Amino acid sequence: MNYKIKSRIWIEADNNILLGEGRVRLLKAIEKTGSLSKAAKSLNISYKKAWTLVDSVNKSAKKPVTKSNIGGVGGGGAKLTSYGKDLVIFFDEINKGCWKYLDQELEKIPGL
Amino acid sequence: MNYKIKSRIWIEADNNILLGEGRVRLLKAIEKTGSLSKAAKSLNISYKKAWTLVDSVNKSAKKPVTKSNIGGVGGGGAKLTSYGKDLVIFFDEINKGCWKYLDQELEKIPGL
DNA sequence: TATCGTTATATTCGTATGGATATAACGACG
DNA sequence: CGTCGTTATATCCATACGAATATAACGATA
Repeated sequence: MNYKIKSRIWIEADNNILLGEGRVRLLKAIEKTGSLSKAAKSLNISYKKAWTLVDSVNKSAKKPVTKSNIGGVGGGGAKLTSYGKDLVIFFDEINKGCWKYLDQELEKIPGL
Repeated sequence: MNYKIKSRIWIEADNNILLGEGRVRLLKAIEKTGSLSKAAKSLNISYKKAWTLVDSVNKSAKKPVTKSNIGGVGGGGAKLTSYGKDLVIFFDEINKGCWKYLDQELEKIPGL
């Protein structure tokens, strides 16, 4: 039997979730596709879920994380603000560091 | 707005969860009360949920984590094996270390 | 052998979560 | 001004999960 240690981390602002792994994954997909609906498709989640998540992120953040346009050529779109891009980068770094720490610690358990 | 970083960690053995925060909380309650039903009550979870969790823990572990007696004086009871006690201790240490790491990292984010 | 409180398990039911669906509003552009 | 694909939202439904409930099995003890 081969044991693995896993984790989920998230950042809360008074009981509202600002960022978590799913939200960051979604923000990255928005950055890549330039659209919330395309991002949702690429992650195989419903548009509704994606929209709800982004809405919640923006409501929990001090400054806007995404900027969306309705109408116009191509129907509109969504992209990350520079603040949003920074948040994604910081979150990813913390998350990777966390995984590294946990893997190290798991090794230390004798006879697991 | 005051941001907090939170986490959940768990240990898996080929897609089965061995330990997580809830399971460890339950194991501690078993250790304290000497009974699965009392442990469930003390944590405000149903006996069924507690039983399912403990069953899953034991099925995922190499060696028994709890030892239960059916019948006899007091109806029986459950307690942790020494292996189970060790697991709880290791898990707690890793978890605390993880929290500490995350809190440190959150401080480093400028302008959050 | 009757009692007792526990483990061990099945079954039913309510609820909450997400998925699917529908639709209004929008604005650039031809 | 019609078209287009998107954002933004509401509504309905299925499915999964936990809560509640019921009950059999058990063994030490009086």
